[in-house]
Amino acid sequence: MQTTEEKEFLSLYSDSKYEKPSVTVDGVIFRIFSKQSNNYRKLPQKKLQVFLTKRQYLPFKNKYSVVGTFIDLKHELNNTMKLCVKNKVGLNNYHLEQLFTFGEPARDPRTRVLSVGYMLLTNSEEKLDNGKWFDVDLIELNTKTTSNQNGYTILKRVAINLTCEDEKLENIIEINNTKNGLEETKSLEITKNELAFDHISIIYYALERLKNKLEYTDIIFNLLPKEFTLTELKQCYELILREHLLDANFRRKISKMVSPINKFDDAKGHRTSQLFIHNPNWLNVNLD
Amino acid sequence: MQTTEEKEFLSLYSDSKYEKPSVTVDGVIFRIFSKQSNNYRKLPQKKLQVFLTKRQYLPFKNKYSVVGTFIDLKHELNNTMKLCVKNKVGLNNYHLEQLFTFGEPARDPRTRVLSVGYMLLTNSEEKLDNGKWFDVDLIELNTKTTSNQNGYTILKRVAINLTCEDEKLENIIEINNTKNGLEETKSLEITKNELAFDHISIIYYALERLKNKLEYTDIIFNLLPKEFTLTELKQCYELILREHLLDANFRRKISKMVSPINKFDDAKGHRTSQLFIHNPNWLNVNLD
DNA sequence: ACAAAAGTGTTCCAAGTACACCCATGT
DNA sequence: ACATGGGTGTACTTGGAACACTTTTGT
Repeated sequence: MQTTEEKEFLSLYSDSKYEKPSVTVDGVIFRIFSKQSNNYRKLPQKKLQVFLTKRQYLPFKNKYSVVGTFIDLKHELNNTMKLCVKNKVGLNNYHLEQLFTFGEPARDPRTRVLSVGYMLLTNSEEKLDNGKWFDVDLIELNTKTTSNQNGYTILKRVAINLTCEDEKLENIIEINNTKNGLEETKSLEITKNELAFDHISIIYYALERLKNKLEYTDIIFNLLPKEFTLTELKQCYELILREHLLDANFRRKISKMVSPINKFDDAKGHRTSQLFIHNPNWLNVNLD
Repeated sequence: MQTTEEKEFLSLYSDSKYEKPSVTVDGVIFRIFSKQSNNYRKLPQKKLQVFLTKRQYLPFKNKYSVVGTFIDLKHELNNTMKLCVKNKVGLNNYHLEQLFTFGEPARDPRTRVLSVGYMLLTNSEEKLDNGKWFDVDLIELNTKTTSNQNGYTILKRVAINLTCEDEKLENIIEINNTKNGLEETKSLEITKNELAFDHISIIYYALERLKNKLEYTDIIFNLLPKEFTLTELKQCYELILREHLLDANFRRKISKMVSPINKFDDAKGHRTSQLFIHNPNWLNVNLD
């Protein structure tokens, strides 16, 4: 397909004249974890968790960060992310998707580093290496909306608290969403940061994406075991949407996405519940 | 905020040991253009157009590409994109958003080049430099769906024809969407390419994003003049969604997004129509 | 008169919302 | 018995889909 002119050009091509940025891939790994209750009647409480690793080197030595690596020149971006989580933390089964590319010049104190952000969802219970799972608690501190006839400004302050057995990391970000006529700008500022770099922003971005995708995809099943009860499924929705759902309505809404199996959990102190599996064809049920 | 240890580290830090990729920003610029009809009764026909520039140098010399540039180390990514369109083509008013980062190792024959893809929407009528507007015609050639109890495979072949007065560029891509249990893969292959690099993929990605965003944002008004008729607005929706809409339903649906003004167009051969403007506060009408 | 577009009204159906209510289980 | 969760039914509301119909304009 290449002309001789092109072949010649490429053989002589040198790209050393351009100053190049460094590029990392950074993956926000989520799971949903069940915490046993001490009340025999009550169901275990579920928590959304994120996997963080402690940095061993400068900069941000001893701070926690999401899992990432500098990219090499051989591998495709997705594959670099996959290799990274395999080698660094030993995770193998997950859903992967690219989120956004972060390019603030000052986001890394060393030099210009772009970060291609990823979100990973797993239901795996395997022990992972080189890091810890942190409970994710997102709290909307306050929201200020002002509007005129040209548009509006929404200023949100959000706390993202990350907690494990012995550590609690508190982060606060401010999201400024301004609309002036057609110009729409969304900016994000970190006002309290107990993570490395701007990783709390990447986590926030991942939380928003996850929440939005619940509505129109079946992405949530990546966070659940193969077999689950409808109450478990509902709890997962509630965790991510951060709102309470009504049982009857919820069952109707997700009924096409799941199929009952002939198994029941061994509940204690209350009626047993039927187990369900995800039906991957639900989007196609309308087609013939 | 930095410790002395960190300061020392940074002063000694050298990043030369890593092989770095090149990075470009590439912007798909869309507008909607009205083509006058020769029938005095008929409204002008609207076309979605994309702005392409002809490459002057190898590789892909004399091929058309979207507007882009290698990034420098100083500017934020969005700003690099903005500077690029300002300097290269002279465009100043538009909506900008990041789409996706393309990282196929073979996408550039010179060396490893990542591309951060952007979509730009404009309603500007100004003459732009160094390129031409091409009509965008996306035609779904065929779709093959196979499914089993584990999931499905959707194979779509899509032609994207780009046409201006004296040139017609035909491109064909194949989108393979496979779902196997929870694993979902979406891959895109170019089977006929009359553009530079993988830019037809970036354009396809932009078309999809634009279509999806119509549903839940007011992004479309970036493609329209300040004052417009509801029929014009409907035509723009139909162009991007590639489907016919019913008039009465459409008017009800978008009624909250627009406000009538006390002006009427000077229609010929048919009833005059009222002009409307975009109401940027429609998302907030529910709040108090 | 008539072709093209502007604009309104109505019926039907699907899906979301908010409740009320009954069932099953282990201590 | 009772607390906890599992599960169903129903009445109301909202919004989309399909269609019929009227109005206005320049030639």
